[in-house]
Amino acid sequence: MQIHVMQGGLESFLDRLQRATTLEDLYRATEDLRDRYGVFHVVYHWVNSVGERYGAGTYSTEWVDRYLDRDYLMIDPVIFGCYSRFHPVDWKELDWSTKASRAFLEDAIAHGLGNQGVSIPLHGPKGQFALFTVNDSCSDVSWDMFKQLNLRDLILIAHDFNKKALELEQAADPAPRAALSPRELSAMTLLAKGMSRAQAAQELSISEHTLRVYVETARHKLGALNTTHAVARALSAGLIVV
Amino acid sequence: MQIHVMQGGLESFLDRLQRATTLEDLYRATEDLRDRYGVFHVVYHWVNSVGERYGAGTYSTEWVDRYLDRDYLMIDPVIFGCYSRFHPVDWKELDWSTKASRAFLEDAIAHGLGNQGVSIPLHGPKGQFALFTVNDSCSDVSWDMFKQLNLRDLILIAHDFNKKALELEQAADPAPRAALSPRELSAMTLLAKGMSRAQAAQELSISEHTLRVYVETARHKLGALNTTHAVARALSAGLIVV
DNA sequence: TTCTCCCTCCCCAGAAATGGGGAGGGGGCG
DNA sequence: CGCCCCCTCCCCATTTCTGGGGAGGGAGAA
Repeated sequence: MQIHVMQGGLESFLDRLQRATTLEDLYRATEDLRDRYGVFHVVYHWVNSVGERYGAGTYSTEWVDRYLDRDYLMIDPVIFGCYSRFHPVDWKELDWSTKASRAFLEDAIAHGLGNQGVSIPLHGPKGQFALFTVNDSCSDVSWDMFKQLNLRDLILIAHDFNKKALELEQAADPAPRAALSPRELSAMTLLAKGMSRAQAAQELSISEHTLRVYVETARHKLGALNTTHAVARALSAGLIVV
Repeated sequence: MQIHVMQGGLESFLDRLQRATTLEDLYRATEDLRDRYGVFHVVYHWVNSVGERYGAGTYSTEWVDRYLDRDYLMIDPVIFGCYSRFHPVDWKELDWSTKASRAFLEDAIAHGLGNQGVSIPLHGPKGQFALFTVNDSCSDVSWDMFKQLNLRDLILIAHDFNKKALELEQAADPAPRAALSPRELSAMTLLAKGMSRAQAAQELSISEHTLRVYVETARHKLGALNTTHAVARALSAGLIVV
């Protein structure tokens, strides 16, 4: 039974990750990790704050293309299962009961993936979502031991991957929009909580006309096209909590 | 120069944290950590998926009451500064330029807080937000060394605190609502992105009447009072990304 | 075979939202 | 002192949303 632990220091790896400046650097880092741990695959996959998807990992180009062509994103239990979780998820914990998901898994293994996998979900402050995945082919006993030895380091590595990805996203972002005033935030929050404009005005002890001014000003600051859009943007930007 | 590292094993602490079943247990764990690290305060503060706020930490009841009475939540740079970040934040990195924030800090120190602090933001899958904070009183040199020695373990500890808090929340939650159908999700997504109903219908190649059915059905499934509320709930539940 | 859910489409009347416009007072910063 | 932003309030006409209701076909699972 061969047990994999990281060759070389966590420290030196994280130092180099910190110096990454491009998506290519993140890709190189996943290759480095795959080699250091001696596993089949390491993948960092993320969705930024406007829903754009990115991947940096060691899956073959053939498999990535096939995944996209067949719209496996709509089937993959790893995506949906992890999206609603916070802590690392072993692939065995996921729901593989549908025919489509089992066919998907068979197809994945036929294209170079291993039978074991663990994915670490990462949620960003503005709705970003990322998955850091390690995939290998070995027995259950080996896999359990691998996780026990390495999972904490992998959480820290995933954390730093995500930090770096958010930095890269922020570097590419346009200048942030004007902040909302407290009353504008309150107006957005009350509408997000389901109040009508009349109810929100009453709650704030102001007239509906006044509330309307706050809603309209907030909407313009957020660059939104209508009130629903404004609320959606405020939530996504982490400006309000519903 | 006294350097603090954790007394006793990280492993045994995390094992005990895993067995926590109440908020009181989380509180006890923060006391345990404060003593093990030999710092002034350890606090875990979180906002669940419906905006309810909870705290488990070693601040004095007097300070907590004062914080709430004076509505310091609206001033505290730690809250706003960390809410939009992903990685741990030293309090010195925050914006203390306003008179109110400086007065707040003086008041905090006068009520038992130390001059040094680091907060680890944690974002959950359904809009939950938590802060894991360590606070102490020492020189900058000591504090930098403390962080260098302990920050990775603190990230893992914060992670497990958050996992436990989310478990406690989920245990208290009512049964999840019915899932939205693909078309309902598409309707919600397009409205969240700012399209009018007419535009969304055109985008999906269906009539406005049909889109209306999806919007209304989704709204009922989400238990929302109007369309804006439905979109807000879908976003908060992590069902859609804008 | 039956049942359930999804997808598709239509109706009317009343209420609410939207797109513009107008206005004044107070506080804080340069 | 002047400027900017926040908070407060009002107007009209048009468009959109909402609260109910109706209907039928297809696919998949039990």
